[in-house]
Amino acid sequence: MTEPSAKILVVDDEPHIRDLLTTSLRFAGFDVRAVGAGAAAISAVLEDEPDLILLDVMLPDISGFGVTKRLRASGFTSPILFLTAKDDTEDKITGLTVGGDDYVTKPFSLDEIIARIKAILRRTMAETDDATIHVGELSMNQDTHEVSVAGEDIELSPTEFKLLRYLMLNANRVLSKSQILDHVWEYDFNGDVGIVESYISYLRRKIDDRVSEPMIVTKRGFGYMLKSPKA
Amino acid sequence: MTEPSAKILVVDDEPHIRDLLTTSLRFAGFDVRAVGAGAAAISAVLEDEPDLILLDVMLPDISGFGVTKRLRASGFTSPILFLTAKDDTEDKITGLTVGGDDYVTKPFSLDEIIARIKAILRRTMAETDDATIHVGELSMNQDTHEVSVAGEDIELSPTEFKLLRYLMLNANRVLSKSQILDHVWEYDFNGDVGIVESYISYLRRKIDDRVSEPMIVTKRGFGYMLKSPKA
DNA sequence: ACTGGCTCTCAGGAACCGCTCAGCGAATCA
DNA sequence: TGATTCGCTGAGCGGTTCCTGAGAGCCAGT
Repeated sequence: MTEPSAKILVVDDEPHIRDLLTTSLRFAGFDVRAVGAGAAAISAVLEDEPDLILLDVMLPDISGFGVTKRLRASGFTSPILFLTAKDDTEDKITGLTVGGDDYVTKPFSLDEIIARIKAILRRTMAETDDATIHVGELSMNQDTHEVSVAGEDIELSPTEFKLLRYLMLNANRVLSKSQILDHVWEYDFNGDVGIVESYISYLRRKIDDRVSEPMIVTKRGFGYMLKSPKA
Repeated sequence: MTEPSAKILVVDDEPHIRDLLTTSLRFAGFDVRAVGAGAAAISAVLEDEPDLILLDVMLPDISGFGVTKRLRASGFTSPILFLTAKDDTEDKITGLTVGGDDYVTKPFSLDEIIARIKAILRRTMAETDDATIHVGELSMNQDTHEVSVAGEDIELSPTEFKLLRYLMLNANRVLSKSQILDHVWEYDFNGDVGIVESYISYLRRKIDDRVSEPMIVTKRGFGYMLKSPKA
């Protein structure tokens, strides 16, 4: 795990989103503090000096830009991960991602947020820790997005990639379909869990066909599990 | 990295630009101090003895030229990188670049500033560190701006050069289009990310056609990556 | 003024992807 | 064993993303 106890400040005015983020990040092992407005964010930063800020640009009082300016002006250097609406014109976003910063568009998937946070922290806090995850004969490099099975590279679509990453990070643990849906798909997706079945099917075609014993196993009535042979 | 902890003094009166520069340079590994006026710059230099000054010529109190004169008169010899408006007359600018000095016109691209700073420091602080970057069969000399693919020299336009440099410095890492836009294009560019696609297309024509396996790969839904064969 | 190179925009088309659905098969239960 | 539920996967539609050629506007050099 990358910096298991990095301090993160979550800034979003929608209580629902804020809770979603707070809970997920705490579960992922981060030390999380959350506030709902720009002014509160500024004082929280000065008090707490977080390692990263997850900052919504649409805030009721001061905008995310304003918050950033003030913080940077007062010498705060930790990276910021911005949350922006998808229909915000690109040019508003341009100029934001200075240094280690990055942004994610709403609606996002929780897994995506966590992956991005880890990617930033990996670079910021000069961690030797590699960007590659291994599970059995599977390996996935999160920087290059290269995935290989038994030494052979395979091509994955974006959704396939995100799903597999979630499975790998939770290998040897049964995950329900709705759990998968909640983590991998955007939080406002309101379709059927059947789509998880479809994507599991796609992954099986690309992975299990190249390996002696199937790695993706179905736990009927519960969900799926990515099994690393003989842990 | 060139001189990971060279001391740089940023002098600009616009807080936004100052923050942009400070953050980017800190992230690039420099030891940065920033001030907003000419008088403050002079006292900061006397206190701190920076290895390089990034100096806006348009300042509210003393002009960049005035600052330079006084500093040089008092025996300060570190190089100065001037920031000038594009419409400043040529003769003003030509007088600037004496000694190790150089200038960049506003609006600039962040990547460009960092490259220039590194180029100056490379000369000033007798660095053994070479100005040539290699990625697979690609090589780029940052001093001469010569680029070759598989031993054959190729001609690149300024923008193509900057884009390729950014890709090479971040080889084997997926870069999103907006990330590329933020680093390679000028900070006030507010066009579409489509232009990145266009320039990627130009580079492909010049690079991938001369090499056995394509080096610029599209990661659909994420961005682009320059891949060095057999990492 | 003319020319050529460069940046940037735009639009057509192609490839790809996400998602749904339906039919079939497998597991489960009475 | 038969009925029912659950899971798998092929087919396909509609939308998105990406690529590239064409060209307008701009600037520099001649």
